[in-house]
Amino acid sequence: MNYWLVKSEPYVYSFDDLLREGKTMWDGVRNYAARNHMRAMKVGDLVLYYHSNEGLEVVGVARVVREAYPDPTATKGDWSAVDLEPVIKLRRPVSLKQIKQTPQLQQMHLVRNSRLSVSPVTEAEFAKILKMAETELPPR
DNA sequence: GCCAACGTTGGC
DNA sequence: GCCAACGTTGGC
Repeated sequence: MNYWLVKSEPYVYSFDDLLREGKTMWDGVRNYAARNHMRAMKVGDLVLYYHSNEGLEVVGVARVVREAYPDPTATKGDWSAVDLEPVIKLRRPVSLKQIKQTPQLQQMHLVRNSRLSVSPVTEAEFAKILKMAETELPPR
């Protein structure tokens, strides 16, 4: 099982939108590094959902329900999409500020100023963020 | 293949 | 609104 983080601008597609719809196609990624991370996702992998531009916080956890397939929104180029469904909304969202103040999270792409929209997260980082969010994963 | 110019992302 | 970081483009 692997862990990831995806960024979304909440006014474009928020975690609440995902909760409302129950499932979404994660498409439109046009960055090779991010695409390659998406291609490494497996069904069941857990994904931290981060609101960029506004909010600037991790707000929820999602799960990969369909592995990489050709992005139907790509008119040219070799791009991929995955499907995600919501797992749980964090009881206390974890802000970028908090993350930056947490020694164990300094290695995250988010902190290291990468603008990657899809990035890997370690199990320890994932667990730490859930703990900071005072949130436990629901039993499957 | 190098690298300057340009565009985009995203925090501040 | 600014601008740093990063990716892409295109001339050479």
